[in-house]
Amino acid sequence: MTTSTPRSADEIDALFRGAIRSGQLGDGERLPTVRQTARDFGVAQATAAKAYKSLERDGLIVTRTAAGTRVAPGASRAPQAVIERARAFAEASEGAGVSLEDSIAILRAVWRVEAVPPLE
Amino acid sequence: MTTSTPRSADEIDALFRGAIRSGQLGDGERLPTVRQTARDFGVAQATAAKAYKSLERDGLIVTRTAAGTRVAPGASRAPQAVIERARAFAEASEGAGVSLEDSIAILRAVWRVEAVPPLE
DNA sequence: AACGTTGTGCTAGGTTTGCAGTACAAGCCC
DNA sequence: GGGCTTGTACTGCAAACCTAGCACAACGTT
Repeated sequence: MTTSTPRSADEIDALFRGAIRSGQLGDGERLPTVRQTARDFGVAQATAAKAYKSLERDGLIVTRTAAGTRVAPGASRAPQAVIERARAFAEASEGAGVSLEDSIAILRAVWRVEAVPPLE
Repeated sequence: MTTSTPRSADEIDALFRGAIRSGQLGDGERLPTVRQTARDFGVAQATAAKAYKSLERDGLIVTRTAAGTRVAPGASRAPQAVIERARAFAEASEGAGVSLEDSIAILRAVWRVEAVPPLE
């Protein structure tokens, strides 16, 4: 029980971002309204709106004023290979009893190593 | 450039947690002093101390007052299989131009799916 | 035993972030 | 065209978090 419900704008952003880039939310699919999302997660409208704003800035969603918010057409879903590796990683972690938060920390550490010299 | 320098206690916590669980910081190895860490990352001592406290609560490190802080003996490093899957995931993501933050969001999404029914 | 190192604790202050409630503007839909 | 849906904006307020600086306690080192 590591990922309860999101409480901040960043967490809501991450939630939808993950759903979109993992393909759980397909091209053109509609997201809940800002008000609905706010209600669902028990946060203020402004907080949900902020998350949507951020997603739109990154081109992941398209908002039209009275028509709601939809996943932006095209460049949303990550390549299949990436999804599969993510799934394999998740399964290995869960099988070994490694928490989600720890898995993320491990991913960050591994990422860093491949990108730049170890640590200064 | 997604993982600049940590600015909050949580981020510092995650940084060391990742280093330890990924094996970059081995058993018994010494961490920088609280003051040093604070200086390195440009945060207040209290912030660095808070991160250390959290790591100690989770049994990842052991602090002795004048002897510094060291990685707790034993149960620190995640199983090799987990590390390898993490590395594979990171490589796939970087190769596909998927950012670290997005990769984390994908991992979260995938994790959720395997644990509980899709979405309510 | 004396000194220096190191983790901890505290206070006061500032910044960020979210909440609540309301009002508004845009435009879909009948 | 008219009503209703939906995203946006703004105000005042509160809570959480970090900063800065200092003081202290514990303990290794010489």
